[in-house]
Amino acid sequence: MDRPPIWLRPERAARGPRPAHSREEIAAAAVRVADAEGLAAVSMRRVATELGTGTTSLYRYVDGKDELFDLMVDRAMADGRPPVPTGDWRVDLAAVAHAQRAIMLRHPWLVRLPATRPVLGPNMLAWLETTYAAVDVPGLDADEVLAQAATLLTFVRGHAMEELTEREAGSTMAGWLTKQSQQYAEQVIGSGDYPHLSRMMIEAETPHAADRFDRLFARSLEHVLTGLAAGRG
Amino acid sequence: MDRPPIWLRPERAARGPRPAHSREEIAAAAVRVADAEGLAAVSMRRVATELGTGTTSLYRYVDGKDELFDLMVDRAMADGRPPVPTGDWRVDLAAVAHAQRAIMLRHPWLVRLPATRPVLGPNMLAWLETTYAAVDVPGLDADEVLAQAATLLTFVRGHAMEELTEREAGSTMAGWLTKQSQQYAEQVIGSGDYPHLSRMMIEAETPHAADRFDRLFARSLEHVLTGLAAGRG
DNA sequence: ACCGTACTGCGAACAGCGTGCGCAGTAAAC
DNA sequence: GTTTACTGCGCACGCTGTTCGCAGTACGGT
Repeated sequence: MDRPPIWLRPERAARGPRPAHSREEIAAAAVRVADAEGLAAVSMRRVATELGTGTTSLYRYVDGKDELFDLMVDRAMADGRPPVPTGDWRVDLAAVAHAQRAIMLRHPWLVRLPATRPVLGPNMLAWLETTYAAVDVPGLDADEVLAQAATLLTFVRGHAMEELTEREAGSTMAGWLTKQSQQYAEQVIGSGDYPHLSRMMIEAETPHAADRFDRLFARSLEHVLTGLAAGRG
Repeated sequence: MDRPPIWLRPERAARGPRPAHSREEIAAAAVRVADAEGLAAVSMRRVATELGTGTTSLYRYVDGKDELFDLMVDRAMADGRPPVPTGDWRVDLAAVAHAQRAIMLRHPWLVRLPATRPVLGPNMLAWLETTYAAVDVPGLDADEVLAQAATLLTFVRGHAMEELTEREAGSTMAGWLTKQSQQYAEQVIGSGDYPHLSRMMIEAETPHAADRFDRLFARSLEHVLTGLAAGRG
């Protein structure tokens, strides 16, 4: 029957009894489960139980599990507020990047979500607006603005993804290899086919500071911002 | 019982009957299904059926579905060969980026995979080696090499992700909003709270060339590479 | 040549999943 | 007060990943 997106449907219908729960409440419950037990623990049954309601009652609020995910994403985006603009695009974009990263680190499931479609809830819109505002200057065509914003947000998301993967695996991409199996690592190094990879693996065994990811992110972010600067007037 | 990673386990055991299938065969079957019908269609039963074998026989080859995914990823990475180095890091990195993007566009499910852990099959290793080789120069410390390689690969993956999302949704992130519901778009624009977003939405309605994504990627990639150049000697 | 052993293939079964359907109850509109 | 459009939700269906145990098979050691 092709319902309109959830952001357009009124929360309370014109007729009938008042719904027992709000979207806020539902999103909060789902986020709580995901934060505590991971994305896999977020099932319709589980969220319904969390709300003290019947399983299929959830479908009165949400068109399916995908829409539940939409609610979760938008809810998570309200976890930090977009930074207030300073007028310096570089400072503003860096602030957006750091704030976005913080949100994703606080909600690791965010970055694992299928993301088969854009989520356009009010909180997400606020982030987009702030990002576009930081990038946008007179004389820059819309395509370039979209490209620059996408480059930044895409980088943040990708970096958070890799960071979380490494955190959960307990080591660097290369270090993981070593840890996973000394034998495999030796085989890779010993084969002589991967000289540069071998160098990374060996140096990755060195213990790293606790703030390693923070510094790595800051450094890479500078690279990206420098790159974006080249595309501006 | 904590088995070693699949890349270390011999394909053929020392004792017992010869396995009826190879990993290649299994990976190929799974990839075929994913390419044709999407990631959701890839179930243990489906892949087993595709191979003409019993469902649970698959577990003789693979520790669980995650490992099946690992096989799929590594198999997809063999779909294009890493470019041969020219000695010019910028050219080489651009080649890696374009080749990786091509692979991801050919196998859209790649970028939707959970990616809860690094995949370190032989083909993936070859890509990593090539990427590190392009970035690596004497005098650059390993952390910087890892950072630059991660920045590039992360960007490519993120861009492909967004591109695929937009392709499937049939429009730009902003355009999607408009298409999804004229009413919502008008509400957003009319609210006056999102001036820059509104500008993007309006200009996104303009029809774009078929190669829009290609040009967008090329442009953004230049930005990133320029940024990386700043971190080198 | 033969036995023990370690494997392979796989049917049955289980718990859990997303979700469509239909019915009883309720609040607002007329 | 009647009609109407909603809400809550138990039931049921088909599907999922995965465990278990059993029959059959090929190799290693003797």
